[in-house]
Amino acid sequence: MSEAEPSVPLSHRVPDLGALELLLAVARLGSLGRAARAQGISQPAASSRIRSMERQLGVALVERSPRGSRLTDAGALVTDWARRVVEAAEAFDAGAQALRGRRDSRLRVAASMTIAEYLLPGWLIALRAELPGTAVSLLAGNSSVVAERLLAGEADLGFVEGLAVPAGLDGAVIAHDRLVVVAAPSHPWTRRRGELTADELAVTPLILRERGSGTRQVLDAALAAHGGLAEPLLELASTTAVKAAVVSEAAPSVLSELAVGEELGARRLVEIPVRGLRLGRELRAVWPAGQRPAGPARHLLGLTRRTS
Amino acid sequence: MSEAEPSVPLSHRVPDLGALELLLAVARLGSLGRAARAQGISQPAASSRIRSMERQLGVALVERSPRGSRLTDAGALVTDWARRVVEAAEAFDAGAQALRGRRDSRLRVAASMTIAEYLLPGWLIALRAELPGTAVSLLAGNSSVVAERLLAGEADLGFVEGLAVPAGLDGAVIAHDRLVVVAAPSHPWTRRRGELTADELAVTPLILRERGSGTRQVLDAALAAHGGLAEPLLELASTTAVKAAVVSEAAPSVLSELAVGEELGARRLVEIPVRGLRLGRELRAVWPAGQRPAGPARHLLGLTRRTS
DNA sequence: TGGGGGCATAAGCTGGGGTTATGTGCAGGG
DNA sequence: CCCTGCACATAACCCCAGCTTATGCCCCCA
Repeated sequence: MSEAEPSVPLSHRVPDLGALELLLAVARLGSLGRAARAQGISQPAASSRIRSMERQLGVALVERSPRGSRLTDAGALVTDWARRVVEAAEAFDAGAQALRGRRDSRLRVAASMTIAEYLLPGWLIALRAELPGTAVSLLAGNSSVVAERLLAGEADLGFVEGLAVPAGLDGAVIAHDRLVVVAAPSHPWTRRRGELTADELAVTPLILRERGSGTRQVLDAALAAHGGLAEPLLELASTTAVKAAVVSEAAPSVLSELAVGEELGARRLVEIPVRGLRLGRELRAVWPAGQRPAGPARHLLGLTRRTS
Repeated sequence: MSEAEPSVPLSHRVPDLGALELLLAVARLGSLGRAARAQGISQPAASSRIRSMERQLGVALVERSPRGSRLTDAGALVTDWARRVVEAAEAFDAGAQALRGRRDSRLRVAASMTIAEYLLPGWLIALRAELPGTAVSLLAGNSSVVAERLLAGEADLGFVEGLAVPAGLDGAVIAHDRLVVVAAPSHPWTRRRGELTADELAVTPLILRERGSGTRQVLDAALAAHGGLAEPLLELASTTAVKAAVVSEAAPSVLSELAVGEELGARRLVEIPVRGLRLGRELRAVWPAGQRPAGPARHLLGLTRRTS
């Protein structure tokens, strides 16, 4: 009988980031020694680290030879999975670095939560590739906070997801988002025949983010013509909490496509099509009226346009 | 001046998986002590770990009070980024666990590389949720290897991405994939006016996987009517190597949509539309003719159907 | 045949992360 | 009003994972 689930927590079953990075270096460079140098450690350290990773996983990852090392088939697969972990870690790092908000930042960004959470790390990684060494600071908050910071000269570039450009700011649409009605796969709505109507949606108690969130605003506006939103079944403070509640509470919600993309892909949540409701919204970059972004801000703005 | 790039490697700037898991537990449970218990460590250990993570990141993550702990705004953002890292680690774990291939596995899966790499980990995570404790083993190989294992009774369920169901097997289409022509954003094709024609594609030297890969087969077949594939500019052994080469070598490639989805999203690669070429392909589950999958295999098959 | 690249083994050090024991602050009930 | 419970912090100690340097073996090639 094989040992059961998180009796041993995940972190003991997965090699740490250093080991995964090392594995990627071995895959890329074709030798333990070169990979070791690339990671700034000694060759024996790399050798032992890879070996203990193989022991931990119970799989041979690299084929050692006196002329270098190549990945085994299993090793290639493991390396690909490892790459995703490392990429997620890179996004984490890019975000965290910006959040630290050093005073000497050359680019100060203010962004709404959804954008900061889902899009900004990718932009920051791209920016780092193009303008290495540019210190970026990030402040996350709702549209009014973003506007306030920009107008106070405390931020160079903002990103908002509301319906309109806040007063005093200029802006450009950089991407489109869409709110989607989602429910757990077990919910009756997933087995409906026709599409849901806006009226039905309006009278159904939903699980929602609290009033004031960008998502909530758009939804309120869209349903205004249909008698307005019913009293929510549950109001939660974070998108994540809402997602969790949708799965367990057996009630639907309306969330940004950005936020539920993954869940829809894995069918942990199901999208419920709705007829006759415009739930699209623009994501905008904004800056103080008249002051076109320049320098790193302009660069970042360019990146965001390319990253739909 | 802030310290530069990977002078310090990623793994030293990102908290380790254990710390990230702990942070998620704090977010979920609202108290360091409860999170500690959930992770199977002592309360002081959790306290110190969170504290050192805050020191490392230079950001306050949790607001401590005598009645519990809540995330700060920055902490909520960091936690969301952390969640992705942990999810990637979960996929890694699910895959690696299966790769270990214990003899006592109750479900033995054989899958083509692309499917094993991109889809299987997600399925395994879902399966683990529904049938906890089911030991799964995975063997990755091309279609003929998959067929061979199934026919030899050494695998219970297979997944292939070729054009046809191998002889002696029954199968069901579980998802659709599409090959896409991709190029670096700097490539002239990204600035074409009309769509690319199949003939143009056929005469262009591409960067490709080696002959025999599922991708290559489909491409060969699709271009057969257009004079066949030109001699490749470069033949590489892994999808990852191909992607890297496309970016740097300034030549296009043709790859599975599954493989380049992320790169397209971040515009590291750009899709080049092609006219008059059918590059779709079916992903199929397969099993020995006449022996419908039962038990865990049937369960997994059900999951794959839901996970398009 | 000697040298160099590549991996493994050995011996020894260090520190991060763990534990137990204990202290402090706040809230709510008897 | 005080006591008890819960939550977090501090202190002292321990251990092992992972690093380093030194060295050996193997193979290829000039």
